[in-house]
Amino acid sequence: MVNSENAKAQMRKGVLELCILSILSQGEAYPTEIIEKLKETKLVVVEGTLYPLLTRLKNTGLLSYRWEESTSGPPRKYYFLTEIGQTYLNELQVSWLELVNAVNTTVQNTK
Amino acid sequence: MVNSENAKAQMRKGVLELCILSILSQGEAYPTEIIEKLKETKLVVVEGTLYPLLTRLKNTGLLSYRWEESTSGPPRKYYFLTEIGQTYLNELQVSWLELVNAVNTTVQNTK
DNA sequence: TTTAGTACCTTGCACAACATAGTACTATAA
DNA sequence: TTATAGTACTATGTTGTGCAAGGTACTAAA
Repeated sequence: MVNSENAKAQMRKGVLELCILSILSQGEAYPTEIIEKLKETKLVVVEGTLYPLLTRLKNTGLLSYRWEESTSGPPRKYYFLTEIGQTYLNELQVSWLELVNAVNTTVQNTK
Repeated sequence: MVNSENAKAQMRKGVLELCILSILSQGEAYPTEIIEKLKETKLVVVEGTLYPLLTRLKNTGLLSYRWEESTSGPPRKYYFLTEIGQTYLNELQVSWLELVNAVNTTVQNTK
């Protein structure tokens, strides 16, 4: 059986970083909030993916976070973009547009 | 040092399958030819990536190939889309457009 | 004090891309 | 005829990412 689900998952990979940085450039957010925002645009991500990714982005200096108490559960980690993160995001956005152009050129020749 | 090269490479992953199937839907081609065509649109792929991918696509029934003698070296494997491959390509193209929309929505809210 | 809800974290696996090295065929030059 | 260069296909081991699954810890309500 040929199923494109796996290929779709593959395509999602690699743009997650871009999307998460984009979301955080609108203002700080904690992981559960980020997952919700991604869902709105049909990009489904699970915790097991997001937490390690956020840690990675923090360790490379693109993100930082602060703790904030919550009245409805454990404290939350609010992540936000660093200055380096903002610069990096701009680069990624350019790369994304270039990729879209490259792929669209290839695909459109098809028709 | 923060470098977006790795992230760019990650974004390329996942769209390769789409691009290769798209190229082959224009007519059969052998691996070296495919690499050339991808280079034209700035999607650089190396042999170590392409050959296993073509084998995978062949094994799942999306591609087929025929041997053809060459006057300038060893025989070439000319790959072409099967009927299943054509159907699958159509699905992938839809998925690609959906992904582009999702990411663009997220990115554009940034500005 | 038990249960439900929220939030964060860790481990192990699967898969794709890539670097690297190797085999094999042809044509040309020594 | 042998050696060399060019072309083409193949195999192996590593790495990075996403994800499934399971776990810890805090709060509030029953």
